[in-house]
Amino acid sequence: MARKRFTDDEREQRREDILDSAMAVFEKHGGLEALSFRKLASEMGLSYSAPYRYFRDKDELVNALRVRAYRWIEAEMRTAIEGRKSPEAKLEALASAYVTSGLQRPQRYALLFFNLDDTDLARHSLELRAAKHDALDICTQVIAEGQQSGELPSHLDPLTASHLFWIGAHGLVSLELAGQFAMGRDVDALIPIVIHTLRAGMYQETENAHGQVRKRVSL
Amino acid sequence: MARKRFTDDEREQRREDILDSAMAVFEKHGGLEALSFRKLASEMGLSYSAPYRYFRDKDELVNALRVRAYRWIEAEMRTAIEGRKSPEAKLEALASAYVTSGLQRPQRYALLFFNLDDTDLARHSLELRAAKHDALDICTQVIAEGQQSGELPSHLDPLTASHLFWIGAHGLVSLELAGQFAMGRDVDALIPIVIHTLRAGMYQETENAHGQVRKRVSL
DNA sequence: GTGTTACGTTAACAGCGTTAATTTAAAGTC
DNA sequence: GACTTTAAATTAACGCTGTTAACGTAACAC
Repeated sequence: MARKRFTDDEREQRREDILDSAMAVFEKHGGLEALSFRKLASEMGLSYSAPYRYFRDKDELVNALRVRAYRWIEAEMRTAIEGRKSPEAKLEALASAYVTSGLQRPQRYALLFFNLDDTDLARHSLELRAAKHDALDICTQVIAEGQQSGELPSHLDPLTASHLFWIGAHGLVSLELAGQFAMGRDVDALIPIVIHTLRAGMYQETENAHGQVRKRVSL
Repeated sequence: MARKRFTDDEREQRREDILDSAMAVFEKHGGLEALSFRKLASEMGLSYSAPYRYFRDKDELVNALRVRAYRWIEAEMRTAIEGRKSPEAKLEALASAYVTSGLQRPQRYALLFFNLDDTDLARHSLELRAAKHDALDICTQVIAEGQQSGELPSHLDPLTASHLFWIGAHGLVSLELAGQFAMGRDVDALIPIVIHTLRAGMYQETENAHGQVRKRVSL
């Protein structure tokens, strides 16, 4: 059949449907290899090359899934800080939300950092970069506001500090998901330790560490 | 042809040759998908199914590659602490060696944490577990010795402390390799900050962080 | 010599991503 | 209404992959 002439909304809806289905398949059977255009199409009652009308190739579809995953984690973090007052409470809520989100949705989280077969970051689309930035920017903003109000120390610029937070949170989630703590380690017990370590890092002079530390403010 | 009856050493050597070739191919063109049995075999002048006489399937070969990668990073860390006296100097050398190793050999490092398509950790062979443990154990040992001599604080058990170090080091390498800092961030500047943050975490009481912290000593 | 064993090859199957050619039904134009 | 245009969807086909089964063949054990 050939239904022809979708309205723009309908076409967008089809695209979303494909993405929904793709995310479901991907999260059910982990791994990008299990996510095939052919299986996807047949699951939606379409022919095996139908998705190519909506995504140039598999990379583009995966890229769109990554954008979704970032938007999801961004949303999780935003709701986590709702109602919190102090910057410290917000940061703790952010870290906790990030970690628990990642642990509860392993496949979706892994999508963001694992399976990065593309050696070329060129295809990291602008959309993906924006989504990534928006998620991290929540943390950067909280730190910047905390520093301006004097509630947080400011010997690290906000971007560096948020990177530090990200390193800790992602390191914890990533190692757990990779099965590195599988041998009896209680991951929940590590969360407060990491959070506290990060806080300790923010509250100490960094020049003691390695002589001198260059700072950057750019994004 | 059929040369038959390799000695055990010869057979082992063939296996090693295949692994050498596989690692070379993998590190040249990144990604596990680029590493195919067929291409591998033809590169070695063998027929396309010859590798199956030495590896049950692709997963087993990749697993062997992972073991190699762990042994490599373990060796890098061991040479890094040679000659260092104080536990602090050793820890700093360990963290630095881990990070720079990962950054200099992205594919090999990614092999350990990315591309983990196996949802089942069951196939994480005992050999892989052992290799992983041996690498991390360097750090655990250094911390344990430092605590026994009183040169390092001991409010965290050695395993937890080494996990903390690993989280920081891996978080940094992992995010950089995933291209998260690509937009102008100077990663080298982050290394001492992370190291210092980790040290700060070790030197502070953890009960302030989240009420109470459970500790574990198991491996 | 005979039989067994292990190395290696070829044939074959199913699945994949991808492209090109083709159908088919709706919309636009006169 | 008749005609062309356009886009959704399908089918055929190519080359690649992992994997298994059947087969050949040389070296060893007896």
